[in-house]
Amino acid sequence: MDLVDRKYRILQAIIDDYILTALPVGSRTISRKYEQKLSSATIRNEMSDLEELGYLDSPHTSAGRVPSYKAYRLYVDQMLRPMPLSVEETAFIQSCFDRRAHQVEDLSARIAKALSSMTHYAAAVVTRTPREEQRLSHLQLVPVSDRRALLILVTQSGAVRQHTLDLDASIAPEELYTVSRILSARLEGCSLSDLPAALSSMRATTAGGQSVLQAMIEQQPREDAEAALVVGGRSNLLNFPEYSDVDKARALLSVLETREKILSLLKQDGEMEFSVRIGPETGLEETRDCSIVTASFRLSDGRVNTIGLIGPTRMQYGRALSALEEVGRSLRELLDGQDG
Amino acid sequence: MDLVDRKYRILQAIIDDYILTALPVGSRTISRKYEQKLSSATIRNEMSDLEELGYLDSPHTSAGRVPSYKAYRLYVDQMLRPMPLSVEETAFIQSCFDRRAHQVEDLSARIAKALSSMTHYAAAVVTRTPREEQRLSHLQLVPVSDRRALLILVTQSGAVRQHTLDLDASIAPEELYTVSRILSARLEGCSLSDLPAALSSMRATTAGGQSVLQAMIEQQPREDAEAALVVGGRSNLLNFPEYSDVDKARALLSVLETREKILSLLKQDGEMEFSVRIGPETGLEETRDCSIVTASFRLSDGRVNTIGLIGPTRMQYGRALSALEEVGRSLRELLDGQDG
DNA sequence: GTTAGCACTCTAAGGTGTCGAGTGCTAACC
DNA sequence: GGTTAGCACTCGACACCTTAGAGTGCTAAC
Repeated sequence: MDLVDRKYRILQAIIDDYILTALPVGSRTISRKYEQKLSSATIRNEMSDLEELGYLDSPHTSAGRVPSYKAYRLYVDQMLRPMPLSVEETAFIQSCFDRRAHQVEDLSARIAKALSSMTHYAAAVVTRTPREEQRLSHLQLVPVSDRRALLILVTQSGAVRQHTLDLDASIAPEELYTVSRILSARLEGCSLSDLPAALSSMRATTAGGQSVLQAMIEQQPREDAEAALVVGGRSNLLNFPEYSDVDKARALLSVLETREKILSLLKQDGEMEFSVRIGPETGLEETRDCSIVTASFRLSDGRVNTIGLIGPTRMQYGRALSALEEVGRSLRELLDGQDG
Repeated sequence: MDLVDRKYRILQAIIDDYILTALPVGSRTISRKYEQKLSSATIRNEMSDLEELGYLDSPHTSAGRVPSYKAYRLYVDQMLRPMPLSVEETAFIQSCFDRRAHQVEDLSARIAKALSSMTHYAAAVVTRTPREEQRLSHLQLVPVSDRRALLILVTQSGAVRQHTLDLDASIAPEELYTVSRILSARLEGCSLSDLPAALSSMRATTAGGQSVLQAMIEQQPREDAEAALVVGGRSNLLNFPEYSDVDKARALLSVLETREKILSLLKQDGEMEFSVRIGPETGLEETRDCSIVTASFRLSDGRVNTIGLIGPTRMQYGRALSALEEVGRSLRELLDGQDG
């Protein structure tokens, strides 16, 4: 249908323009900039229809119109045109994977910084490794006090996890080392998710040893606590006119300072690599006028990197997705190339 | 001198009032609220003097007056009255040291959160352990690829450090384990600062072993990279009228997202436990209208915790210092009580 | 179906007037 | 001589009005 096609084009033009300017879009603007064959009056009729269909909102009588959440959804699902990065932008992203910078700063922090400074949104990087993907290479118990020990787990991919154990019985340092050695030898190659089961089937000969076993089974840290989180570019968000209202800005920034909230925002539902969540879809009241574009990359060492860009619903979705894609590409290159 | 004393009192009243209200203070306000025996005209004369002496600025002719940086300095050095916390506040701080919360979130993060939510300033916590304070308990090399290894250092106090080593020569996993065991036995009890010297005096029998020694000597991470940093309550700052200007807010928040800048802000000069830096004294252009109150606590395990509160120069210095003191007290209690 | 024209609405921006808070100065007071 | 009352003056905040501009919806003509 030709008419439907035209409505689409007009809606797309409105969204494009609004994303660019943040100003309500009027019929005249569309007629001049996007659909020169049609008069503003015609556009007005179409816009009126689109408003009735729920794609547009008007802030008040004589302002232009603003895309609704439903419009953004349609835009992302059907109207998104690929937005390849420029050569400079690609190079900029790749430069943060340069191995020479490796020592100074964490890779995740560099990714967050690069993405946020390129897109002007806030960027968050979460690194999780599912326990079943982590095989134990070595284990070590370090005495802290007579009823506390530090448990250090080193996985075969080189990740280190540590947490303290509170013990029921006291245990001498020498004995702790012995237990440590035995456990290390017996559990090598065991995945962290199988650890409790493996431990349950073991019996210790001393009270101290038994209390270590017990503590290791019972005192596992929460999975969430194991996720590494880095956020960058929060202050970028203050550039957007939607946050020139200090209260709104504070509400959003406060979310972006709360670890649990950020983790919940970046939670991926299915197995999708990319996801775009718009406004209410973000799941938090405070972010109902934000959008979040996330990408999850499963790396060869089992690690899952979830990278999110957070900005106003009026987001340059195409650019954001392209930037994430490029980061994913570089990430895989770096990590799959490194251990051959 | 009585006159001088009166000038002091008036200046103090002005600063107190300005800290409370953020509004330029007029002579009438002082006469009514603080010095009821004196008329506003007298106060005006004194204020005029104080302005000439550089303690006050007037934003424009008919506004009240505002304390200058010099005034705050005097205020902090000589006029500060102790500001004990309320029972609730003390309890609130202590509650974040509760061991039950221990697993969910890092202690530093909890301190930062508690301090910032109590004072409404931004709080930063830096944890450093001087290398000379850290004695090696155990060392482990984990193969990553044939020319890369992960070095894990566990200190006697239970801290874990890790970084990757790039090796000149390739080395087989079995050999790496052997080297690892030998080094671990030989270096036990050695302080991390003595490590390079100790390593230099050693000789390996294989090329692989030698390259490990070499890499361990040469590829030490920077001290700054070893500092743990947590920041909380950034969004609090948006509540202050001095940051209702979005540009100012952005500039400050951007500083508070840059690790190196925060570390430089919290750098303590001498051996002082507490320090107050006002405006230009903070050392950064971006924070010339901020103040930073820091406290450094040296814990029994050698760790140094530096805790900073960042807010407008119009800061409640007394309260900030009391809060830091209380945190220090709780901190020492927790850590010195824990390993007896 | 498309368009021109028109009346209407609403915001943003600029201008004006008033109020209140504050200052500096002077002259009088104790 | 320090203190105070009084007065003229300044400046920002606020309310109010006006105007210009952009946008809409409706109607009638093409």
